[in-house]
Amino acid sequence: MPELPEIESLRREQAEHALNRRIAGVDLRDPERLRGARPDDLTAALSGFHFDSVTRHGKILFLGVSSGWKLAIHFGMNGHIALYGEGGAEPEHTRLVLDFADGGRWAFADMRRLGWVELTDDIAAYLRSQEVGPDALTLDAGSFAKRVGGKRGAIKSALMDQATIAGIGNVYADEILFHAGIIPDRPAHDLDDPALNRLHGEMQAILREAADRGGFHGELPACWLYHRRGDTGHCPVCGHTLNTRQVGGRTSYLCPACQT
DNA sequence: CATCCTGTTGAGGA
DNA sequence: TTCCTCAACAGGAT
Repeated sequence: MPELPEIESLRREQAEHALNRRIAGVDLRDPERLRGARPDDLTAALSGFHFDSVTRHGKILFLGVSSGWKLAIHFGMNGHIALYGEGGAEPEHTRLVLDFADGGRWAFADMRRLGWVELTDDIAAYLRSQEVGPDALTLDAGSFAKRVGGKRGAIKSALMDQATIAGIGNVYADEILFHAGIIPDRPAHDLDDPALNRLHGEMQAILREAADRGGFHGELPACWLYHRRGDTGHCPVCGHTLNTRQVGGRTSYLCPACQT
């Protein structure tokens, strides 16, 4: 569940269903998923308290705890959170379980073990220390052009660099560039101001619409490139045969007719 | 059996 | 300083 829209959907779900429920038990099944703290520290920060806020920055979710700590969660490639009742089905590859006093359960599952949880008491300082850039959904057009437009490398690599802008991964980078009509391996500094402006507008429109539709697990618009990934299909807009190529080591899908 | 993959990190090099 | 590639991390799908 990895990119910004999926995490934003998760944030909304957690805001609705995970807040103000007393945490009675903490079961860290995989201690290696906890960074920068001991398992006992995690229990002390959570047990007997409740989540009182939930925010997101880029691909990181922050669950505010009534103890004052924030639980930062990164989902890696496949991580997700499940909420289920007592005796309900626990997801496969569960790495951390919280038992609520009301009998419900909260589980962080992460098949490939590329995600992690971490405690911080200052989100802004945490983001600085991790070198996470501004969130893609709230970054203004001028700052976007300044940060992205100066890069020498491929525009797709700049969009995916979390220190430059936070939240975009391989799939949405392709989607954004497709709708903006830009080839993914164009050098970022080749883009003029109108192109950067268009790219910024498409970036926010696509991320926002995807988040509103529930991300990968929802129903993304039929005209999106997303549905054509994984096969040698045709462009959903013009019908031209799609291309794939490696950009920054990642497989990229594009329409050679729509994107230049 | 081989290859691919929604992400990040560190090493090594241009 | 900046940016690139590669390998590694794990496990499941194709």
